[in-house]
Amino acid sequence: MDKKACNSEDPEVRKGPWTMEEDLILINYIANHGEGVWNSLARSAGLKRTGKSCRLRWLNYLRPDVRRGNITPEEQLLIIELHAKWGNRWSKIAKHLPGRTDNEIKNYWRTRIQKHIKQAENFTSSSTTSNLGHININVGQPSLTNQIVSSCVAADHAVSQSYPPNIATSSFHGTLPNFDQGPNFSTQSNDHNNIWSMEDLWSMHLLNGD
DNA sequence: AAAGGGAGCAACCGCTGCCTC
DNA sequence: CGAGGCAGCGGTTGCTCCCTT
Repeated sequence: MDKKACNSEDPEVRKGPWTMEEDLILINYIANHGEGVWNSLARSAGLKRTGKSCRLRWLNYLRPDVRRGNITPEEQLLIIELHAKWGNRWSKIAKHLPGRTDNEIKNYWRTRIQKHIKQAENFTSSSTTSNLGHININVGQPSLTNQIVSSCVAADHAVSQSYPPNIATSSFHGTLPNFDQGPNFSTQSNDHNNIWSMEDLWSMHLLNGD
C-alpha cells in the first residue's frame, strides 16, 4: 500500500512525462547504487518523483535490456497463446518475452490484438459464444487463433510497407533526438530507434563519467 | 490548411500480497 | 499476530501523433 509514498497532494511530487534530465539522474543513480527501495532511491537521487514512478520508468523504459517496438509474429503468437492460458496476467506473460515489459504487452494487446480478435470473432459465426469483455481464446481453437495472428501480422506488415523506413525514424536520423519534448523522443518507434535512443541515453550517462 | 477523430503509448492510480518489526 | 512499508500488478487516463475529411 502506498499510503504516504503515493500522496498525490504533495506539491513537491512531480507527475507527468519524464524529462531527459530526470532520466539521466535515475540512470546515474541506479548505475552507482543499484536498484531497490524505490522511495528512498527517489529521495536520495534528488528526484521529485514517487518511488513508484521511478520504478515504473526504470522497468518500462530505462533498463538497458528493454526491447521496444516491432513485436514479431512469433511474439504475437506467444502473447495470444499465453493470454489464452493465463488471461490478463501481463507480468507473467512478459516473463516469457525477454526484454518486453508487462506495460508494453498490455498496451499492445489492448490496442492491436483485441481489435483483431473482435474483427475475427465478428467474421466467424455469430453462433459461437464468445466473451468479448474478457477475451478468452481457447488454444484448442487454432483456426481463430491463427486468424487473429495472421490478421495482426498482415496489418502490421501493411503498416510497415506503407511507411518508408525513414519516415517512422526520421526524427532520429543524423541528428540528436529532440529531447525538448520530454521523453517522447522514442515513442512510436521501431527497434532501431529504440536502440538508438536508449544507447544515446546510456552513452550520455557514460560520458558523464559514471 | 485547419479541425476532428482515432490509435498508440507513457504514466498514474488503486489494490493486493509479501516482508519485517 | 497485527501494523506498517514496500514491490508488483492490472486497469485506466490523458497526451501526442497521424490520418481523414
